[in-house]
Amino acid sequence: MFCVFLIWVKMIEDEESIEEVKESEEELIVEGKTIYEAQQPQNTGPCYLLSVTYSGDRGCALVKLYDPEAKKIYYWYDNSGHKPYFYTDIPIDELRKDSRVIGHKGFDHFERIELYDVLRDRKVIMTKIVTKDPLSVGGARGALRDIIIRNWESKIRYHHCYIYDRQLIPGLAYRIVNGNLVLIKPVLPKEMEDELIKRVLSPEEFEEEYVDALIEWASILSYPIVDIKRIALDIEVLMEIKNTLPDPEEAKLPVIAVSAVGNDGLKVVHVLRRNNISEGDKKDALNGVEVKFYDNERDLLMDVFKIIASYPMVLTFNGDAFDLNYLWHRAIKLGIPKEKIPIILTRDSAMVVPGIHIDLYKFFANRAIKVYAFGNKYKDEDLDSISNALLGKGKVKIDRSVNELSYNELAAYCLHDAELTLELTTFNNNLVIVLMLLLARVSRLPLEDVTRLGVSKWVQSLFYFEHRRRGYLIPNKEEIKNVKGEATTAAVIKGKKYMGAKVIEPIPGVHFNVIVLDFASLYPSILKIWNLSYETIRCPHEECKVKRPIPDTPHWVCTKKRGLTSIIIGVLRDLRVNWYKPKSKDKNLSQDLRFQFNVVQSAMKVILNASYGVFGAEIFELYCPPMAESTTAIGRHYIDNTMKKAEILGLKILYGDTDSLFLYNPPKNQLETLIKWAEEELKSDLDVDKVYRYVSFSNRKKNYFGILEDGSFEVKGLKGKKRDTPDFLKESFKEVINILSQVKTPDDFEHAKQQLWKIIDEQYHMLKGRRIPLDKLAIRAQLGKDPEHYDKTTPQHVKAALMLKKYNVPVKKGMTITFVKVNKGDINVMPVQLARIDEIDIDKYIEHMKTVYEQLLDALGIDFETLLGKRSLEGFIN
DNA sequence: GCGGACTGCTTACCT
DNA sequence: ACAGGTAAGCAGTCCGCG
Repeated sequence: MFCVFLIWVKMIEDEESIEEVKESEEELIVEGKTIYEAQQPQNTGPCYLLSVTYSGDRGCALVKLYDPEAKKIYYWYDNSGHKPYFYTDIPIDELRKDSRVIGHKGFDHFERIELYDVLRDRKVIMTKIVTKDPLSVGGARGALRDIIIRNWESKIRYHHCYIYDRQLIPGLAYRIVNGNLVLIKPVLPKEMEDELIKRVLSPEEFEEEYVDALIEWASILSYPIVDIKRIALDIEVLMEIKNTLPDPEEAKLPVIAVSAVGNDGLKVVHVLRRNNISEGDKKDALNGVEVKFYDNERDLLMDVFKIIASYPMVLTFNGDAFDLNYLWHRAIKLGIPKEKIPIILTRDSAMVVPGIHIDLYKFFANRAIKVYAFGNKYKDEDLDSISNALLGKGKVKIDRSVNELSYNELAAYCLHDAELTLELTTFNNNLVIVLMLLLARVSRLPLEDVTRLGVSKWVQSLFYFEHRRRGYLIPNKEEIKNVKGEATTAAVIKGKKYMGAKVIEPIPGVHFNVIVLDFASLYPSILKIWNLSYETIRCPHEECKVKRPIPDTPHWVCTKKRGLTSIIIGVLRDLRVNWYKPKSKDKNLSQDLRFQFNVVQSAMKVILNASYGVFGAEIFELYCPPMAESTTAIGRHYIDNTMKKAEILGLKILYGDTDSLFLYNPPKNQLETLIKWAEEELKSDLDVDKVYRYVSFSNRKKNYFGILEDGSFEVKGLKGKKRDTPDFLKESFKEVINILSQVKTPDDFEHAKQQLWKIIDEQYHMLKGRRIPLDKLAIRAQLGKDPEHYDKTTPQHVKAALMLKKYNVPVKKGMTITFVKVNKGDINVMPVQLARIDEIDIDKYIEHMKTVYEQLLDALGIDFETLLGKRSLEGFIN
């Protein structure tokens, strides 16, 4: 049974009768693969749309549906004759004379289509060039879009095109009724609709279009969510060279173990028998686990393939680049026929048949997911770091290569990785799966795509969907640039395209009773209130130039038509701020329900936070610098005016960054007046975000710490918590913060200062006496590129990486290098593995200490040197 | 030829 | 392959020093 998500959405079903789905036992070849499970029934109950792909076999779209009753994947093929196409503005008559078009083997026919040109606010007649297959539009040599240069919408992948034209929403439930795909419509009960409108909208927003969009989005986001039967896989391969990941394309050496762990309880490890490998001690981890031994690798792989083919969802960690890739090439090498391998490799991913494959590495490495959904809890993107941060447990540590492990050790090791992989999707009530499904709904992308693509593609997909729904022609990137032009403001940072947010100079010192005000979702609010969108900024109407100029820019915005971005992002923002977020904290609701509201609001957060940025990103198809710079210009305008108003009210501003103001002990009245003013004048929600017992600023921006009312503390931007600070400093820094968090009144500070001094002094002497172990002195820094590609300078971590390379340790982009600073002739840096304690450059570490503590001490009015000077005798002796 | 002032590159953070 | 703004450390360069 599917789990009912938010109970108030009803699923309205059609009345038609449902025939029993016939089970088929025989093996079928579908899409060039032997399949055991997938069926193409004429009628089904509610099934969730997970994916759409292109069927090469039948030359049409193929929809993959998940039946939560049978826990199976069904295939549904397009039955409407939908075909690939693109547009040109060349009239049909003219095209008919072009033999390269008419004579093209993939050409099907022309259609004359009227569309709406959003950039020029007028109708436009286009020619639709319909082809027999997607490659004839683009991709193959001599494709039609390369012949007809003046083209539109030719770069949209066909399976996405199908979703947009049919207005399909991945993640919602459909039924197959007499061979047709029918949406089970989400419908809000009337009383819910009323509450929603009352709580989310202010009266002047009651324009029909906005209300409709609000209701529609609420129905989609609160639609029931399904739990999906799934299996996590992990493989171990015999290693040729120590520390080197075997090349999957070569697949030289055998697969020695494959584990599979399902959320249906299946736990199995397939192990290949080899010479001279001992059984090993029995492992507790293997209790209740089936360990199957094989003498023949081919048999092992065939059994693994049967498992892959029998699950609707397959999970891996880095399976696109490694596990599934290796399995495929290895199987081919062993002479297994292609149709028996339920894996399809594409340029940079691996798909499975008949289900879908999710590579968790790609999902968790997505910056937006990492930062906004998981609050930067994991720093590195490997299975060990992610599971440590999210599950509280890491990988099994092994001290030898997998080649040398006993069978029991190997099986336990391999099993554990698959268990972690599965658990990353099951922890917290299937949080991750729910998140993925919600993101698929919002972006309108197949689950396989939404988990592999970045935010710019999510937003692009959602916008394309909305263009198609409204009959808008999707403009080309060049065209937007020609009509709207470039940015006009000068960035503060060299090399950036336009001016961004404003940061207010902090007032150094310790401040008690501080209140932080911030604008709720500032940029999305601005997009909504100011009607910003790529098509409405610098619109073609003369009167708008005068009527609605954008402050501090030469731009203006349309007063005649609602912008797409304004409406979509506006509705999502309003729903998050006024509905999902408050509901997620509503103590009257059950914990379960609150949790579900919370997942929705965090999925929306991911999208909303990116919604402004993509318009300033060149890679985004609707790239529009004037729109992006208008957003930040209005943001600065808001902060400036709010500061002015606050000063008039006599409030003392201590600091502010982008959308926030830190106020010193503001009287309630004035605070309320300010909030009310923002609501009336700026049409924006200014909220009390935090109340600090005290905040401590140095003279540095983006750099402070504060103790909240409940005694918990927040540390922002301080060197002491950054990744490139050595552990010995991170640890003592934490101690110091802990001491400071005990401070309740200004008088408590004297005592705290004493303790603080003791810690710093002790550490100083430990350092001078070389009594701090090497690994605590190690500095970690990530390689932004492969070490050979640093041509401008050679930073220290790169020097260390190059030294490691000489010892045949593989170093490449993305890896974290651990090194220490030494004083050894010309050499001033070494990988921690190669250094000795007596080679350490103590003075450099004293400098580190100084920066870490100065950021704190500046605020307390203490000088680091003076602090150490109290024990200056020691200093002279050393 | 050397050291200080400067710029630029790089990483990690904040909003 | 979402944005810009800030801090810090080091590499490399320029310039003045009779």
